[in-house]
Amino acid sequence: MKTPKEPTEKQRNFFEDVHEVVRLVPPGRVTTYGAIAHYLGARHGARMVGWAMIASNPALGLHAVPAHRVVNRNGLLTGRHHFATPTAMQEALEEEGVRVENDEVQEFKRLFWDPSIELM
DNA sequence: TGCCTGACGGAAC
DNA sequence: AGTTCCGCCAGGC
Repeated sequence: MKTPKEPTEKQRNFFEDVHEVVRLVPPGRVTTYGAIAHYLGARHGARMVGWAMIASNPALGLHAVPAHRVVNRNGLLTGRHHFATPTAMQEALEEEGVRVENDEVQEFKRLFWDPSIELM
């Protein structure tokens, strides 16, 4: 039995850390996978942050995680296909006043919320 | 068992 | 300044 379907404790902690940070992102603001990774110590790639996000999605009980506020470093909605509908992410953002055009957050630089700065 | 891919990012060219 | 390559680590086939 070496195939743990359940995440290891270490991974679970990682998930929770990521989710916790995402929950702290204020409405109308956005952050990035890399920023979160950096805030948590950058020990793992930003890719792992995205991976952690997937782990939050399905549970759905965890909907408290505003995943739509996390985009990639270019302000692109790279994770939109993981939402219920391809447009759900953009709609959620626009509902908070974030303008999105062509899958790209407008004024991304101004709306960017960096946990390692805001949360210190 | 091994190769490819991926909610990424930064360095190299 | 735009494009390509490589590293990160886990999962799928």
